[in-house]
Amino acid sequence: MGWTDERVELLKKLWMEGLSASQIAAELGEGVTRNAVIGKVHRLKLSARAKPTNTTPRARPAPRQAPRRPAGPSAAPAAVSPMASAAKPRPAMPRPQVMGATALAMTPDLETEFYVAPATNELFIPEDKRLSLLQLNEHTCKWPIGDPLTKDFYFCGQHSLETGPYCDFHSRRAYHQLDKKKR
DNA sequence: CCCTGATTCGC
DNA sequence: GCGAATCAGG
Repeated sequence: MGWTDERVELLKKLWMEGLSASQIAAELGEGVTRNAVIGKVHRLKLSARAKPTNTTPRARPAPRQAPRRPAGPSAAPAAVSPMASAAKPRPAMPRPQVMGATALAMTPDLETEFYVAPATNELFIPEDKRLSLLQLNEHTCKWPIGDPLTKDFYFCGQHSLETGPYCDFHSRRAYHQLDKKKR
């Protein structure tokens, strides 16, 4: 579907409302990705959004080079999952900036639900599942637990992911810690 | 990992 | 003009 005047207007509106590109894309309907939205936004030259004190001198463009994209064989997506599991967690609403006296009561906010935290800070591994260093292999989670200097030291030992040395649980944890540090 | 916008470039 | 792929950052 192309960009009709209506769709463009809606895009502009939502963008200025402060909605994220992906949210706008979802709003516009199927066939519209967040990339499409962003691309259009740029073409319309409204990337500025609502910036009060613009102190962003456009960060370094960076010498982008040879992204190289394989000539698309035009693979048909076919399977479009509109809203498979309706459940679309949206922890933090972008908080539409209230400008002047534009729209007012247009925030349904029916998504006021409770978020049950995992509360599981650490996995409990049954003794018969615990592994010593020598028992590790390619498919065991190598997340260390306990004090290496003590007897109660062992490895998680859960089935590890193909993508890493840890199980699902510990893999996520490891990533979060490293990524945030930004090296 | 999730997510955000920014940019490039084949189409 | 379009938007997927990619980059850069949170």
